[in-house]
Amino acid sequence: MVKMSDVAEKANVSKATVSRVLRNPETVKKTTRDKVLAIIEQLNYQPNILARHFRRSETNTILVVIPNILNTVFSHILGGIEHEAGKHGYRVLLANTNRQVEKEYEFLDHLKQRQVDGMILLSARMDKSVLYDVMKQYPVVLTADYLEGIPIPTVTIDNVSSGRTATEHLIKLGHSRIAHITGPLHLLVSQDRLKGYRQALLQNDLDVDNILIQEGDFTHESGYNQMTKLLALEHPPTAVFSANDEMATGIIKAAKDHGLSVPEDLAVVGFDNVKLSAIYDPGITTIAQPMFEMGNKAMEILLHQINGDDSCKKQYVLQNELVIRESCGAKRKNNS
Amino acid sequence: MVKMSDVAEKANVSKATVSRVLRNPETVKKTTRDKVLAIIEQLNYQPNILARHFRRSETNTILVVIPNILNTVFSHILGGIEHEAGKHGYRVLLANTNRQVEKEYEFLDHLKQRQVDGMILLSARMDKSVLYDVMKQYPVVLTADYLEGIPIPTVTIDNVSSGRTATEHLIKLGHSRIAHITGPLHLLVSQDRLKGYRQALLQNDLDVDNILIQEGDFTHESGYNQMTKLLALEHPPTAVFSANDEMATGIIKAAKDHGLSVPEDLAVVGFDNVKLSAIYDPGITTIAQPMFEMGNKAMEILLHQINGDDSCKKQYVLQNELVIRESCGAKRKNNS
DNA sequence: TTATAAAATGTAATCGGTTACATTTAGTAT
DNA sequence: ATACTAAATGTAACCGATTACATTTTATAA
Repeated sequence: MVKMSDVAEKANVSKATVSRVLRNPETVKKTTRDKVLAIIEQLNYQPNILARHFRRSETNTILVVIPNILNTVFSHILGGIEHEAGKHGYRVLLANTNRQVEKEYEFLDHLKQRQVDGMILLSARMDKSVLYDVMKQYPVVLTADYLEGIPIPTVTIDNVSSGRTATEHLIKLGHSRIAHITGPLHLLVSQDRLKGYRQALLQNDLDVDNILIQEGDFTHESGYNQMTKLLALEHPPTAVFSANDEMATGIIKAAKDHGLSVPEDLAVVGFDNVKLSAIYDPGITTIAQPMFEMGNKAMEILLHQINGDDSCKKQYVLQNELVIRESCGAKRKNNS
Repeated sequence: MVKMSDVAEKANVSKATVSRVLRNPETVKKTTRDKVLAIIEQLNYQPNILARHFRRSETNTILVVIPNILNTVFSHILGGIEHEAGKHGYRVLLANTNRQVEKEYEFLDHLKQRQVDGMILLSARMDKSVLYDVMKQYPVVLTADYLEGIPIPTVTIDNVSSGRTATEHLIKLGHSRIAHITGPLHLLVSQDRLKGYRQALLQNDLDVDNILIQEGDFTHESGYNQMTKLLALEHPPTAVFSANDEMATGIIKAAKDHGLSVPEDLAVVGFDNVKLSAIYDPGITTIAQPMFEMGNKAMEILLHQINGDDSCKKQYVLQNELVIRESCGAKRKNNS
């Protein structure tokens, strides 16, 4: 393997000059620079990146902690991170936690051992004080998830207002008995969507009937099961706001199996705007999270931190959007 | 940052001994080992992994080249890789090509610069001779995709027989006019599924009508469009074999929009068994690829190669399975 | 107890770029 | 032409763990 000293020797310059040609070309006179570059070309010299990483103690690699790669919301965000990282010559290391907190702690070691230059969390279940200590010392950004009470840089949407928007949309369509199937309620995201749902009802002088609020776990199956429960009620809802799209498909399935049709007998609004919501029949009205942009922004902020600019350590709230499809009935042809 | 020499000094031993305690504990006497471990604990010493990587020129990291993270088939495989890698203390670097060949070439440099110990390709568009040269020198495994004519270690399913199975299933259900919407035909995977479709028809004395074979690109939209074309035929098909599940949803949508119901008027079989096929209404009968296992196996083989065992450099064919749901009509209650 | 082999530990070179600092060369003004 | 500054290049220390080889300690046998 040809090394820097080989190039230096052949070019009649010192290793230092070769190094400069590669890292600070502008500090080397054009003639020598060209000479060195020619030799590099000729010998097909590839710098040993490991040596560089070691010496500079930086890796040009960042770590993304993902609770579940199979969830397309996360893979979209990952796509955004990847895109932005690639533009700046950074690599992305993947860390799948499968929702286990211990894994999160484990991956922290990568940061502490300087194996990566920074970390983007797509889930923060670890102890707040631990996370706080980490973020004081290392570049960290949180996205998709968020935490209260600690000033960690975060990129999200406003889930409360999104939940309100979704619910208000159903109210405007004339519904007054609106159910909500939530995500896992230990997640702030789920709590906030629920909060938005409540606000919308109250602001429109509608009762909040707790029986209409059921906790799901973001899976199709939980949507199906909880909806089945709701349909067995004496006064079943005429509309449902689902905390994500996959559960919405379960809800629709349950309604159909119960002999109801969507949106005629039951209006449904989902959340996330993953491809599934566009593909499903009926198309699912949903709140679009700018997933790719979230990833992009998170990476952008992380890069700033890595480069020593801490002015970006803030909370960023991106815009969400209501995407109207068939499942809510707004597009129904023979409808007022 | 406390380093190995600090530990050595405090423990009254040499750096070498500390190093051995960490890497070859059995070569150190129990008493000294315990003493050193205690100091390590006490000083909270974390070895500098970058120095180790540099010195040993190995990284415990592998690279996964993915054409598209958003495709759940790939993320399932990635999940399998991640799982197996984690078990052996390896990290997974992600490389998203977005189907650009240039990107594949670019990521090869990671291997050549020894930034990773090996590479798993989920797509091989690059020049065969280049790939061949690479695989002779470095640990490489191909999965999800495959190539003819070069002996690169590969993990796949038999797409020809899978295509045949899917088609035969429709034939057994009494269909004789069966269409096939293929994947992009520059992919061997798509060609093979088509081959299987042809074989099934021929072996059952049915004509292969080329008008019933339409090329899609694995998206819902292409399924929809191609099916719409097929339905406009004078003799439209009564069944369709789709080269993946997402296109199957487009096919079903097109049929519905055309006033047909699935499976009564049109039977559909998909491919992949991604969650979508289970969630969709109707549930899609499909060929299950053991995606997670493919990833697992690919990683396993790669690890063997990394450890210098080249006996595993073979082609591995995993079992696929027909998963019967509603879309093919086999489960139809009032059916013969 | 002494000789000898085996086990444990130490010494010091090494991996290959990077960079602070020293030195040389080129450029500019007087 | 001289003095002085800026640009270009060289020298050598350095990052921190690993490991071949040398040396010391311990165990075993005679």
